[in-house]
Amino acid sequence: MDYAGKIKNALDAGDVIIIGADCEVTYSGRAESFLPSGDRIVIIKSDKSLIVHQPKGTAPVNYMKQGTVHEISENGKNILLKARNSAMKEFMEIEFSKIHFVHCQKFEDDREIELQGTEKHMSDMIMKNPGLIGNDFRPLSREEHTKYGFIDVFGHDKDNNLVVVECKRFNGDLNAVTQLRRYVEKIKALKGIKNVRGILACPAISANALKMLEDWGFEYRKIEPPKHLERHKKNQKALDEF
Amino acid sequence: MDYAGKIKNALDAGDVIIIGADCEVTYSGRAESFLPSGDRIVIIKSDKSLIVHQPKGTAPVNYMKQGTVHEISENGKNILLKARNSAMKEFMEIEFSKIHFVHCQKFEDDREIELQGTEKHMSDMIMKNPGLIGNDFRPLSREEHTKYGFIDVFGHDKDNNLVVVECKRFNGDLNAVTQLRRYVEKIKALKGIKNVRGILACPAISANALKMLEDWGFEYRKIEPPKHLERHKKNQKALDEF
DNA sequence: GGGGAGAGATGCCGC
DNA sequence: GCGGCATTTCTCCCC
Repeated sequence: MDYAGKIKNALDAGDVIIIGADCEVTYSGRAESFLPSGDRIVIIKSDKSLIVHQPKGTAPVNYMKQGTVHEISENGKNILLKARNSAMKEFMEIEFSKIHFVHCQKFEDDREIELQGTEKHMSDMIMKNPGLIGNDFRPLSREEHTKYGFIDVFGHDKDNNLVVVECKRFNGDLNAVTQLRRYVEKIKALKGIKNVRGILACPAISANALKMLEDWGFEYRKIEPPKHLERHKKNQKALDEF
Repeated sequence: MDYAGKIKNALDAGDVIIIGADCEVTYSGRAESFLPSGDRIVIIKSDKSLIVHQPKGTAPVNYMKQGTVHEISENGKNILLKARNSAMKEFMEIEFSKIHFVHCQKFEDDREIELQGTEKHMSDMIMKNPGLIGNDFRPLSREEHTKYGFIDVFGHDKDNNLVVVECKRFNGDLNAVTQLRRYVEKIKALKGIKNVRGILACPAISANALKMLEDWGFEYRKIEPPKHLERHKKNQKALDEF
């Protein structure tokens, strides 16, 4: 079968291309890599991104980003795929020694995933229920991407201390504490004041992180991110009953 | 065609399963999500990990980790896949309204990718060429995962200052600076001394990060990670000549 | 299994 | 394009 021609046509048509094959992969760009011969799945999507999957693991072993230019040629009896992404200065070469199958198809999919339980949902919840942080906590604003930095929730307490809240949807770690510390220091410097409280809001915290948090005079609030997709309660119920 | 039976057999055999189908996906675990109906690629690998890909982008839209248990059933004329990962407390349900194709196959692949140009390669290079940090820099040891913490390169200068080097294979950012700062403070506390220098080694650094670095009295060294796979120079040359 | 950190991280948003 | 940051990050390594 003329796999090379089939792949070329699909590339021109903007189809999704799924290849099962024994192949080796060479990559050069942000780093360099070589993957010796073995059976893999190679997918070229309609946005010209490319992923190579081994038979184990959720992450692709090699990949090229959207907007890559693909060129099919033949090297003796092997098919050669050269992929180039000028913007990223990245190059890839896949040499197929045995193709098991090639499937090409137009894919109709204009829907986006609906996700619940992110850090943003957490800060939304805190804005609506400031008591989660403290009885006297008064949120002022959700300062995302402003001149004060990327602070999740920003407010003050009854003693007129400024309060910086950093949310983490999972376990708080050393990184989260240093991040909070950076924000508090930035606010202190910008405002020229010293009474700024720092609060880390997350469902759990590591012992080391808690120690560093307390050493720096910051506070921990045990808060869970909201995770229920209200629009799909029926489905959720079904999943819970597994 | 009996797609349900085909998938069940492949699951038992440990084959890789590739499905092209119109489907909707419900997920509940670390977060919750719902993906309305559309054409996707669903892959179940031999380690029972699962990925769902839309026709665009390199990252999967939904996934389950290795060791997931899969159960195929039929819901009227639709095929239902229930996936459960007890260890991760994660659940997924995929309802296939139209299956375009199912491909099952045993994959032979025992090779691992060879990668060059990582942060570890950078610190190796600095250990061999300490002059990259300074004429008087003397590396003592590569202290990874020891009592001193996760420090890339550790040494001293002719004035007997301890020197902590943090390597980044790409642009240095605020996070890299705060990380270096944490290490320097840890060494100071552990040793009870004050003369500890901090050096950030990376190919480039953001303006904000450089300012923070200098505010804290640390230093920047412009160093590129080594990126040549010596064993595959021939291939690399071919890629360069694209 | 948890903690800590790198990754060709990816993806998103804002400037 | 770069910068800063969340991510169902993933993966590795050590304790």
